[in-house]
This record gives sequence, C-alpha cells and structure tokens, in this order.
Amino acid sequence: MRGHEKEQRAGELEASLLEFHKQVMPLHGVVQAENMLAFVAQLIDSLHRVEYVHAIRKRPIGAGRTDPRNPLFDPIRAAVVMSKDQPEEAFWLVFLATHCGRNLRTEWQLVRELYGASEAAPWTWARVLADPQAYADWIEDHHDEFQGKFGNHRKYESLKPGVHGTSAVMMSYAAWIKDFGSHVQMVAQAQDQAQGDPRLAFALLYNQMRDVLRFGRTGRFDYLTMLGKVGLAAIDADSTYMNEATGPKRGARLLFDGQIDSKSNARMLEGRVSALERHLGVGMQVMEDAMCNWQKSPNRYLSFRG
DNA sequence: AGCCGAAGACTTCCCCACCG
DNA sequence: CGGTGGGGAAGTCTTCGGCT
Repeated sequence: MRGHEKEQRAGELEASLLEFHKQVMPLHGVVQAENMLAFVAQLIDSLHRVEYVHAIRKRPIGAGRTDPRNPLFDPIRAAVVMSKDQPEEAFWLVFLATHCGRNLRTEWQLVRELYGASEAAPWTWARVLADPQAYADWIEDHHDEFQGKFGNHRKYESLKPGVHGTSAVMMSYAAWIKDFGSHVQMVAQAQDQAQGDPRLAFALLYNQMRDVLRFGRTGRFDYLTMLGKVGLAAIDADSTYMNEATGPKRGARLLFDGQIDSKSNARMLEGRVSALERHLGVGMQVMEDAMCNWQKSPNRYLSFRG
C-alpha cells in the first residue's frame, strides 16, 4: 500500500473512532492524541496482517512453496494452492501451521520438519488419518532432531513425548476430525447448524474444537480464522473471546474505560467491542489483534518507516 | 453462594549459546 | 570467563463457567 493510502485509511479510522466516541459511547483510552495515533496504527497493522492472506491468494505461487524439502516451503501458501483440489491436505497444513506457529528466526522450519522434510515421503493427511499412532510414534522418536522452533503464540508447546506433547496433540486432532468423517464434513455440519451464518458457524466450531488437546483460546481462534482467510470455510470470528485471555481484555478496559483496573467484566466489554466493530467494519479478528497489541504500549506510536 | 477445574498473545526460573 | 538474552519447562494467579 502506498504512503498516502495508508494515511487516508488512518484518517478515516480516526474519524470513525471519534464519531463513535461522541455519538455511541465514550472511548476514554484514545482521548489523548498519542493514544489515538497508536491505536489507529495498530488497527492498520492488524488489517494488513488479515489482508496479507487475501493478497497471496491473488498472486501466483511457486511449486517450492508446497514441498517440505524446499526451504521456500510455506504452509499457508501451500494451503491456498491445495484448497481447491486437495482440501483435506490444505486443512491439515493450516492445522500444522497453527500448532507450530511461525517463529521469527526459524520461520516455518518446524512445520516443514513435522510434515516430513527429512523423510522419503511427507506425512500427508491421508497417511496420518490412516494411522495416527504411527505419526505420533515417529514424532516421539525424532523429537530431539527437529531444529525449528515454535512461534510466539505457541511458546508453551513441547515436542517432548508426554501427555501434553505434540505427538499427543496430533492424536487428538486426528480423532476430532475422524469423528466428523473429514475436514470438509466438519465445516459442513457447523454451517448446516448455523444455517449459513458465518459468525454462528465460527462460534459452533470454536466450542467443538475444545476436544483438541492444547488448543485453548489462542489456538482455536488462530486456526479457525485462518480457515476463513485461506478460503476453506465461510466462517468469521463472532467475538474476541476475551473472557479467556488477558491481553484483549486489558486492551478493551484501556480503550473504553481509560484504565486497566476498571470494574467492567468481559461480557460488558465484549458487548462494547461488538458495537465498535460494527461501527468500524474491520472484523473481530482485527479488533482482537489491535487491542491486544495496543495495550502493550498505548501511548507509543512506533512508526515502521523510521 | 461457593467449590472446583481449566486455561492463559502469563510469570518465573534455568539452561545454554554467544559475545566481549 | 562472566554477563546477557532467547527459549523451554514448570509454577502462579486470576477469571470464569459449570456444578451442586
């Protein structure tokens, strides 16, 4: 995006926030000019992260992106490529990418390794589904050989054998999908129940996915929003689910009340976030991401240009 | 009303690679 | 060879929903 477009977008968001502040409900946290500047910058960064997947869907994707033996391997681009002809494999890659996360230093290396970079043939979904125990055993046997690291969101995950380790997570995911029959049927049953409402379908899946080990709020939110962005499921986050997290809740308290130790509870805050999201029209994932990042330094506008 | 379990873009601690 | 910082494992504390 060109500079003046970014500034125009910032101006529009600021105007929309001010209108909401005056006409709907006060936003005590962005009354100060530097706070407003910082929050708008976070909204724009979050919009870019969401739009990034839409951007790569429109561009040609090289063959190396789908090959785990290639350093260019990228599970999200691979999922985009496969979403049409091999949807089951695409879902599996989104799951692997979410479980591992993208590490700042090693990038997608851990996903490559778990997908079978060093093997004669990759651990495809068909292979994992046919014998999840064989995949779990292989992970445990090789757990100390993997060089890739977990991403920031997944920094409490472990490759070591045990009830909380990656091998156990993979077993529980395979069992969860097997229950529906397939990934495609997993999405279809939710959309049937929701009668095609993308936000209701998201809420249903968010609850059903509790069965997947180690997939708490962050894991489920990241996995399901990515399915939507890649185009594998017509679902859309209906809530920030801040009752299960501290970052977005702190951000919402700061934004609406101007202080992190306000008495507003998660339900009240969630209602206000919902109203503000409808006003701005940016989507719940952007609201969640922006509030969470903003509360870390609410009065510091960190320009990436300088 | 109050207990209990679950979960966390937590918090703390320890280890190790890296650096001067 | 001691300081430093990142990463992994384990430990706290708070919140909240479910349950009685």
